[in-house]
Amino acid sequence: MDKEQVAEILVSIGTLLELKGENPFKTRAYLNAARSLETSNESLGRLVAENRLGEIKGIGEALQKKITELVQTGKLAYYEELKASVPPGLLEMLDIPGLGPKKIKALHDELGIQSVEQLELACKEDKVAALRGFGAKTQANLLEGIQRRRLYASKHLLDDALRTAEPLLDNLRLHPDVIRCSAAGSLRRHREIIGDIDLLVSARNPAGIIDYFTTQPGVLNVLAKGQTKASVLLEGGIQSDLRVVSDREFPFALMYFTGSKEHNIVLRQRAIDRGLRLNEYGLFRSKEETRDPKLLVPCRTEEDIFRELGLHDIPPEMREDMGEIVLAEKEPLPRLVQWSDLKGSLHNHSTWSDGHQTLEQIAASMVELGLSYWAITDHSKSSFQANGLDAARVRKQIQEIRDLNRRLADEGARFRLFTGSEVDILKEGKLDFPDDLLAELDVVVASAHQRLAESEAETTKRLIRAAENPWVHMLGHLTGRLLLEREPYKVDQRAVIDACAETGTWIELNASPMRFDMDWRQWPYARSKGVKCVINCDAHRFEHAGFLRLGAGIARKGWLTKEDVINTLPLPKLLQELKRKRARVKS
DNA sequence: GCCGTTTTCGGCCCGACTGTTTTCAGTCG
Repeated sequence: MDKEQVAEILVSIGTLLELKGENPFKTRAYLNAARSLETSNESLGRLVAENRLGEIKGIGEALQKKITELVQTGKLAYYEELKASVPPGLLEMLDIPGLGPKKIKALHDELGIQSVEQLELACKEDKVAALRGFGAKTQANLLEGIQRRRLYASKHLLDDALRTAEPLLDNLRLHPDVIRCSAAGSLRRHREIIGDIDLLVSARNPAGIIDYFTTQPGVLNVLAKGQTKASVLLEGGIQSDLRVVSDREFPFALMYFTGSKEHNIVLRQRAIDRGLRLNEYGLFRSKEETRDPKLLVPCRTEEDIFRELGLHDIPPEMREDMGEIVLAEKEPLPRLVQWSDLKGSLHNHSTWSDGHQTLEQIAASMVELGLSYWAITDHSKSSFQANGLDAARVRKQIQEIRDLNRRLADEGARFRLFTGSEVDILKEGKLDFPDDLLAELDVVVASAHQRLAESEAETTKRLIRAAENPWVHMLGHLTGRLLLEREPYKVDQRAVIDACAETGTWIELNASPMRFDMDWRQWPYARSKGVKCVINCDAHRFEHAGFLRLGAGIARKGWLTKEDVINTLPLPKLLQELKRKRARVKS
């Protein structure tokens, strides 16, 4: 059992203890131990073998024993007993906003509630409102939370859908009868939220492919199975639909099933205007709906179809009927940013606040990934929950990063770790650090984490004031949304974009798959105002560097080119850009 | 459950907000 797995079990013990109403400090001790274990540089196997676990801060006698048992036997009796003593439905209830361990315990103790379903029923029967510490409002909020959860249940984050789809696609490609193969639908368009995974294949023997698909690993349930299409339910609750067509039909079907529906409607109308007929089977020289191959306009690729309709090629990410068709009439569309254009991320965390890796570990992995730079922008002091840094710790971190950069340079690495801060935007737009401290940092991201329920006018004013600060390079996650979890806070995004244009402030495209914030729909406007985008990982673990790829996909939906994205710049150019706003205000 | 020139008990991360209360508990970031 490796460090990550052990840490995961410690965290889950912490959660279970919370639900049992244990001493909160004991609970926290488990979470602390999980964190410090993850961040230690030493191999877990060796620490156990040499009986040195206790040297890690946060691991005492009791935890040393438990971790040793886990590593040596792969199991922990204490954990198994604990799990058995807590109904699994209680853990699920933690997902409902407004419900924490105390309230869940009260519901369980007073009303015998053990699951979300039982809670919903109790709310409807008006039993919850009568409980001490609860009330009508709480009951209504819980009910709403449960219903929203259900609404979201059939929706999935892009990241989850991609990770589920990729092995399926790989396996389909390996099948000898498969000629061409692609994801379609919202997944291919790189939408932030995915309903189901649409796959398209052209093949010689459709029936064989359908059988092969419905017996793939990860298929829980076959929902439908016919000659040319099948639907399955996959592990993780995502549904996937496969369509099998002939290779001649492939580009037409790919275009049709990629959508969006609105985009397709405009294309079909365009075909009709030209005396043609477009559907999932082909583009036909006909005024009526037909599938007659004699009338087919031969097209080998989607690009061919676009050309027949008098259009330049439109990348899937742009097919949202947001004006892309008008644009593609005149000239080739701009070359959109690609994830391989990105040279680093300017908003990330380390163990100094709530990240999971040390500065050394982060630098080493980013060098290995071949990135040119990486900013450490840990939280500022008001983000207590995230172990935010005060001024003294910031200055200490600056020193440490400078030393680390010197060592890296000595080793010949062409890489730079930037100093920085994700500084909290406080009441009325005041920042959590004074200007003189911000001025010492390479990179300053200003983000709102508090007072998120303020009025639209208040929040807008706050963000604008933050943008006006000469030392702030960019605004982080503009609306604070958590996809499928939390609505964005109310803010006039256009007004904030205007202020950023005015002050030369960049706006982040937070590439965390839970955020993708600022929303891609706003980027064409920002771009028209000359506001630059920064695609940031907001990494809390080094594997989050992979978010760059997702972020680039979302940026493409916002029509952004390489030139619009600051972190496509090589290091020397980026250094110049980091000085630009500051110089402008000083002069 | 951890930690300690406050060494074997008594602390341990703060503050805003919400909805419940009638002075505060629970949740969240």
